[in-house]
Amino acid sequence: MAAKDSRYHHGDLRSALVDAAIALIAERGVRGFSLAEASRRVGVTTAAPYRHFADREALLAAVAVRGLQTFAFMAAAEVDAAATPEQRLAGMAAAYVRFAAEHRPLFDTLFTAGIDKTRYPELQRAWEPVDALLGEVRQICDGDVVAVDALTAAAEATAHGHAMLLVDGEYGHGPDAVRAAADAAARATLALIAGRAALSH
Amino acid sequence: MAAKDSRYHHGDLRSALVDAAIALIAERGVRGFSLAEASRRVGVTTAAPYRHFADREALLAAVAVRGLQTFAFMAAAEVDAAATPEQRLAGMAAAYVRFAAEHRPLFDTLFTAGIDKTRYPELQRAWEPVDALLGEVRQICDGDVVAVDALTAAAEATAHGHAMLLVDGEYGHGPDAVRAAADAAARATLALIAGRAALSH
DNA sequence: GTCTATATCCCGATAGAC
DNA sequence: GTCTATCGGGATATAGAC
Repeated sequence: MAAKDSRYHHGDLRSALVDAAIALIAERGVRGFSLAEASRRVGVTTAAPYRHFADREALLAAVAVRGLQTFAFMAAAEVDAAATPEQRLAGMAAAYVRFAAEHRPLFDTLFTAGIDKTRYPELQRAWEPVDALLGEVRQICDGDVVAVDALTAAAEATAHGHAMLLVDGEYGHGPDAVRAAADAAARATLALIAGRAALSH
Repeated sequence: MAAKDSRYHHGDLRSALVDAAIALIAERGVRGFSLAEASRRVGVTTAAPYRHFADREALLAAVAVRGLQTFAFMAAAEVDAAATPEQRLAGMAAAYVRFAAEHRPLFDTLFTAGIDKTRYPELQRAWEPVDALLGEVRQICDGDVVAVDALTAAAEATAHGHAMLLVDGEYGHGPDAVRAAADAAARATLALIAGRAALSH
């Protein structure tokens, strides 16, 4: 095992740049991110990234892909641990909120970086595992196709909204706030399921 | 009545800059906005804005205030037109979605511009009319204080989430998509109310 | 695959005149 | 309250050497 170093050594500039971008976004926000600064942190010149990314937005898209992978991993853990379809969907909502809190630069990049998704097929593909997990919803509304779409959208919307309220500070700060927001999102999801008759027709 | 002109004439540079900022954000997004370009569009030098705004962020904060005023107006119309507390809350959700669609630069500024709210008391005050309208929730959960907070948060989250899905393109584009998303938000709100027993404890 | 060097452009912000 | 002038800074992106 070679010794690790804060600088990159060779052969993986691409992922070193992604790491640096995430750290930079964590410190200065999406707007404070630049290819130039990320290059400096990794220890290469500002020209080097262009061998790996077409432009600044392409690096942000790579960060977004990592974000989706991270969320899919967290959500899958919740889904595996739950006993019923209802609890699995509620668990995904809770995971979504925790993801936003624990990986805020990724969350911000996904939703406030203004990436033009149509330019990045890999980014669209990165949603697939998430969509697969959302397939849970089918088992709740068995048969009713309209209901599936309505519940899926409502659950997504509710999870995202709670995440936003959390990072906005509406639940306060610290681990307790994260737990409270995650619980609230899970319960809201269960409330949607309980009241789902109002969603269709 | 003096003739109108696309340039500002004197005495209202502040609001002329706010208008220009909104147009600019509509065209280039929040990241593409700059004080310099807004100044050019209004026909003044780049030094002029500093008589009216401390810095770039202060102008964005003024845009955000206008956004909240606009939303409060739209929501109040829905609340006035509805017959029951449940319908009023659902109407606010629908208004929220329409606000996002019809005033996207304002919506973006409010939620993706990264304004540090603590710096702008006027921005905090601009939430008060919105919060007042949300007081509707109290009439739905009469007495139960915990339920009030839970339902308020869930309703806010759900409305915001649907607005996000809409501007994200998940409902498609055009007036039909806006209607579909607004209806979905209203129905999800009614579903939350129907299933609200799951929100507390 | 990375560096050197550079072209090109834009921005925020301030000092001081009018 | 606005303008002139300017400082100081930083960005993206490319060409060509190694």
